[in-house]
Amino acid sequence: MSKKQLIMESALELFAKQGFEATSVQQITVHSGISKGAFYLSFKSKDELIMALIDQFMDQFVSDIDRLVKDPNNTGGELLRKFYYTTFHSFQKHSDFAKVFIKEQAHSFNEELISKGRQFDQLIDDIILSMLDQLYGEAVQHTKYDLIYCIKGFMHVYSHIFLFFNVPLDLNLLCRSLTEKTDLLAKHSAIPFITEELYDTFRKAGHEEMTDRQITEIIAQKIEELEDSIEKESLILLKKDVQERSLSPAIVQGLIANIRNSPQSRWIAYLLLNFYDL
Amino acid sequence: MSKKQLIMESALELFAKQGFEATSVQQITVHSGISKGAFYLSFKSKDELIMALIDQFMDQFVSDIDRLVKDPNNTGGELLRKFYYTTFHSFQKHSDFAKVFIKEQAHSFNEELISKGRQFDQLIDDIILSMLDQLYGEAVQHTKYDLIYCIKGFMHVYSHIFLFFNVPLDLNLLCRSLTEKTDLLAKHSAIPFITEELYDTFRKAGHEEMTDRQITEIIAQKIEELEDSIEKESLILLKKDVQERSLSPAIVQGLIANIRNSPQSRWIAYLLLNFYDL
DNA sequence: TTGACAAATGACCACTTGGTCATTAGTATA
DNA sequence: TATACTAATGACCAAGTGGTCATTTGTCAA
Repeated sequence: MSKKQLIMESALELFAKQGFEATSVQQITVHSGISKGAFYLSFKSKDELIMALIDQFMDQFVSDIDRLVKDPNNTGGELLRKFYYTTFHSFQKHSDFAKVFIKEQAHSFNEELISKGRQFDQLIDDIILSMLDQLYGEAVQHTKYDLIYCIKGFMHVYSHIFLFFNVPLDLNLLCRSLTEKTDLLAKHSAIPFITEELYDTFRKAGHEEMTDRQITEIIAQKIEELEDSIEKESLILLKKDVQERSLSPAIVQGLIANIRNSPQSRWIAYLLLNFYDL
Repeated sequence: MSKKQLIMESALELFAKQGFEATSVQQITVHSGISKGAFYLSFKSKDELIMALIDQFMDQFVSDIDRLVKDPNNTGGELLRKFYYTTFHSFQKHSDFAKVFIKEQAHSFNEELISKGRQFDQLIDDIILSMLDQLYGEAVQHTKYDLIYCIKGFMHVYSHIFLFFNVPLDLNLLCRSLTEKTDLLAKHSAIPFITEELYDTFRKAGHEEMTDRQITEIIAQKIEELEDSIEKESLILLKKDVQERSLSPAIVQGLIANIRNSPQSRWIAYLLLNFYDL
């Protein structure tokens, strides 16, 4: 295991237990069995560490969900159940991550972290939305935005149960139960609150465009992580284009499609789509 | 306005913006226009300040809801809608409180705060439960615990909307929308996940009994806040009994009933009922 | 004007924090 | 063995923390 991984796993435990701010770099180094200097060889700052952790979790989670939504074997009825199952299973498997994520998302001390949280949230929204379209189509035209919120509400309160209590739970039953509830709401709820217009307002709120500078930096970091591949090459070209704006829209769109296929950089694709206004 | 109130209001703003840990006593004193020494004349510590804030919010909120549930004018159909309305209205009115509460509840740095959060949560549960009983009775016998979680899920996601976006919202429409959803679930949902047994397990989890010492202290503090009244007298008697255990169960129960009537110390009643195992 | 008392101040304390960097240990090549 | 290199160390730093307390200020009655 690389030193970086060692530190991340070690810190994750502490963050999940005590929270980010309450955990000192000192504690992390002791718990990892390394020196303070060694820590700063792997991470430029404490902030960079938590960003790396959150990134890893988001990538992992999106990758899990992505596989599911793309799988053509998921016939209508089962899709919703599997969505819940994947969600909770992922939360359970990476419960330390999930705890840190939940705890630190509320605490908006870091501008970059808020933005990341918001983007993650919007990604989830999109996945749910496409699922609802697939399942109910026109029928939920006016209630779909409320359904998103209801589903996220279910996810929130029920995750708490197995994140913060140590009880063995019947995950299958939970998912069947939530599927039934969601289905009920989708089929019979008739008084929407969140209109498309309102929803758009939320989305735009605090959507201060990223600067070329910021997005270039993020891409550069991802490039370093990747080994040679179509994906990496696409990112390199895109990074250049963000600064120079010389490629045709078709090419840009194609390049983004290339990286969008890989779950581990799907949210960079997201940033880029936003950046190019596609 | 008392100096204590001044500090509390001033600190509340800062906590809502930056969070508790990220706000220094220095900042609070500057923002209040007082000296550091003056701060410590009003509060023994920074922790005591936030506890006072959370207390104030909880009392306020419980008092709002309490008035509603006790009001006999609320015929069946309207009760649910008014419950949502009161909740959101209260959150909106005290949005700074609500923000601090949401932010700091997740951050379990302070043992006393976690416990307070849990008790608040259980109080809400009880209110919802009695409402469900009143509205649907036997019909929700097996699904009522799930309904609690669904309602809390709704409360959670929809509060976020007006806590963290500055958009004018039609609160009435929101409440009608949620009432419809809740009613749908109550009447048609048939696959429960949270059984009574499971629910009890959650409740007991981390319910480390309070010591006489702790509960006496809390009562003593409340006594100081109150002016002379039946309520205050009852508390004084109860405080003595917590230590000496000399009163008969009937008297104790009666005294608790006395304070339970006043919303502003309802949650002390809660502690006592737990303490005496009633 | 004096004296007594409470209210308020802010310099000060011990301590912890995130972060740095001169120094050392370890290792591979020549 | 000598050289060159990176990996790792931990003493150290400035900044900031929550909290204290000798001192000053303000406000009364006598």
